[in-house]
Amino acid sequence: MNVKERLAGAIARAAAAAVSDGALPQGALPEVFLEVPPEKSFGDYATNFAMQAARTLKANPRKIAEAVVGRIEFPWLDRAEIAGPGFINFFLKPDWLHELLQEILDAGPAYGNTQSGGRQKVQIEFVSANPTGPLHVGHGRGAAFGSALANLMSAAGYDIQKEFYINDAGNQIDNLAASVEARYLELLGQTVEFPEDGYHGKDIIDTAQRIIDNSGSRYLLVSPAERREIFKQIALEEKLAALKEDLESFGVTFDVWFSERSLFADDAVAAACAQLREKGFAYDKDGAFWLRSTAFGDDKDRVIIRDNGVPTYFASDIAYHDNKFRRGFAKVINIWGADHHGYIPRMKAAMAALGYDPERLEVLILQMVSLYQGGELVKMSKRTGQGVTLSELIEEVGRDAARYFFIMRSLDSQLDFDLDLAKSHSNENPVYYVQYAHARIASIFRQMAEAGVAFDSSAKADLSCLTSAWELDLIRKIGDYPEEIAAAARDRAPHRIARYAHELAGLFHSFYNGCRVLGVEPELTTARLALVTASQRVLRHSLGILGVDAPEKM
RNA sequence: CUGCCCGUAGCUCAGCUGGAUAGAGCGCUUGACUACGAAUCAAGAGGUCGCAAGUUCGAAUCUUGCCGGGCAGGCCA
Repeated sequence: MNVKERLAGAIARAAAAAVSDGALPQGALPEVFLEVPPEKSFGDYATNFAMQAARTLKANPRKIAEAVVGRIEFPWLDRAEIAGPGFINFFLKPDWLHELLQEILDAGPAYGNTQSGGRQKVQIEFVSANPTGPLHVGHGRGAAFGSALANLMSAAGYDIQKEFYINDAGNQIDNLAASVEARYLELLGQTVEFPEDGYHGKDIIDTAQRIIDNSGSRYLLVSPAERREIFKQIALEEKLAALKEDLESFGVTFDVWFSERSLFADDAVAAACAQLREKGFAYDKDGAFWLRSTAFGDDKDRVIIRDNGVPTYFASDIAYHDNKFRRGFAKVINIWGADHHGYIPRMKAAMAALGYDPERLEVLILQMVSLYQGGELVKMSKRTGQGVTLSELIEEVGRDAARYFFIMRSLDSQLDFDLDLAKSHSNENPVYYVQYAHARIASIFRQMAEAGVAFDSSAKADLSCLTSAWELDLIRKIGDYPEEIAAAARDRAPHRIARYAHELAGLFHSFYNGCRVLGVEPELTTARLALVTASQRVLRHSLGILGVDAPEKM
């Protein structure tokens, strides 16, 4: 439990005491929120508690503040002042930051991990790109975000499972097979009409070529239907393997790869449909089978099974999400592109119809990515196969920069990805700013070893000689980290960690510039090495959440 | 026409439960390497928070209406 939480507890206790001894009227007390005030003269922490309580207690905020201040008991508190309309500003004893740093060091390399998630079982499904072509930069954003969110929520004490849903059934896969077949025939000299909804990517031609390399022209002899079935299987395996490889080289792995086909093989789709019918939320009309999603706030009812008997993708999605909840997840998080946001109401409706609380399904929408190069928009389209793929992007700007750029913005703002900026190995690039701080620290330890300075990070140092603003601000920031993890996880907002890491790096660079670590009095060197150790751990931990390397040298 | 997201400094974006003088990076101006990495630091200029009402002691934040940009509105995915 950190200082802030303990102080908040002390405030709540003081307020409760004031109520029980009659100094304040009876009434519900609001939750205590502490903030770091905008100015140092307002103390170390401040709260608007008295102003909030003024509403529920119908009392003068300054009176409430006085009652709280008069009753508060907190070991590190130096003094509390009432300011403005009713803020309470808390000034802590100078030593509190030294004790805080000691606690941080005692926590070891895992410092930052919290239990705020309460081991809640949460599944995060992301990317889930159709295995019909290479990943593009939009998938990259989802992949970077999803994996960072998983890291973040794991650090915050959630029990996380990452899943990729393989769309290996339905139209698009048939189109894939037909596209490969067309390329195959073309390569063998036949003139064919390319399928209207076919995939034009070069990778399709490559696949056809590999089939020829391996098996020659023998598939000319089998029936078209059988040929397409074979090509479908070959292409699927190949595309899936390529997908996995791309993702792995982007630092993204999954615990489960879930096949859509398996839902049909297990009759899960039929079972889900039967259940919906039984519960009275699905019906037959015009030869099709419909979900009565309007019963749960959707704009219109939706077709689950077409009049030709073929299930829509929605049918397997319902079965899939039913399957997820049956696996015991408290929360199921889906990360979708903005172009799918219209499906949220029907998906939630389906879950409600099956009897699940739709709140347990969280759909996070990521806005579109635009690539800019030389100040110009790079257009992309999967259909025509033009545009920048994820692997090209990684090759171009590097894994770390790509991940950082994808993660550093909040999900719901459209992302302008500046290729030139991401590529530049210079001070313009925020990734290197953070990584440089880590590398500098590593360099200090190398120098230390060379100079024969002894330092044991687990030994207690006299930290009280850390007195400059550079040192104290840095400790303060490091002390905020667990809370930042908890808040970012709660808000599903890994970009906050990117920001935090950047701010921490900034404070470290200032410290580094203002304070020598090596070559000063031995006690001061030891204390500063302790501070540097803590800084390095938190930098590494936060970069780890982002999936960005923490280099020793660069 | 309807729904969702966005509109904050020249550019790209933060801004947590409504709170004190609205922040960061880049870019721009000016300084700092004869000691741990200058991919760094220090200082400065730069904003009617799209517009207008409303709620409130108090609004970038909540509500409504407009304006502008993006994305959706299939028995496509």
